[in-house]
Amino acid sequence: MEQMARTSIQLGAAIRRRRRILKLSQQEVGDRIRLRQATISALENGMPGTRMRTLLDVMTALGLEIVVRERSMIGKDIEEIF
Amino acid sequence: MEQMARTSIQLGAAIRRRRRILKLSQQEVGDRIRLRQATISALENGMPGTRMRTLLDVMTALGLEIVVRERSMIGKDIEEIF
DNA sequence: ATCTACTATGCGTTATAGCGAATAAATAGC
DNA sequence: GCTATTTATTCGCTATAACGCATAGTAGAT
Repeated sequence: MEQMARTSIQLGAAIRRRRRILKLSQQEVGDRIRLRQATISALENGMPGTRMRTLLDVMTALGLEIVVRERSMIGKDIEEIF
Repeated sequence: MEQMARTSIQLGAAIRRRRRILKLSQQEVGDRIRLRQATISALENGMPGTRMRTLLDVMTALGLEIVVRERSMIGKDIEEIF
């Protein structure tokens, strides 16, 4: 499943969804990469000041990666327009 | 063109490529979003402490967006393995 | 070689993420 | 309901991004 994200809120939501799919707690994710549960919480809630390192470390822990693409796409689905 | 990025270095490189395509200077990008040229420089050079807000603001200024996806893919090209 | 434009780096300051530790609040199971 | 787990939030502290400002490279063009 691919998740578009233009804001830190959307980014956090995508991460939370993935974590839930993997049935991990914020604490468990944090333990793996030496970040506090509170830090994972902040990231998932879209704190925009979160550092890139934190974002990328969590994504790695969750088996996620980023794709950078141009914004032009109108999505595969007509739904996305509305 | 889609650019996979798992590290801040790759993220910075993708941004720099895009900026060059648009023929903008770091200064011009910075002016649009009230960030210093030095800050754009740091981002493009992959400073991992760069804040998410900075990353996303620059991406917006460059007409880019992020897609979050699972890491499983073995790429469309056999090349990517090596 | 010089001029121009751009990018990288330095310094002192300010703002804030992440820290440990704890606790409060919310959610899930029974 | 109650209990256990999970998540959100607070405090004081430390580390560091981003700031303004400046300057030192670096690359290109003539």
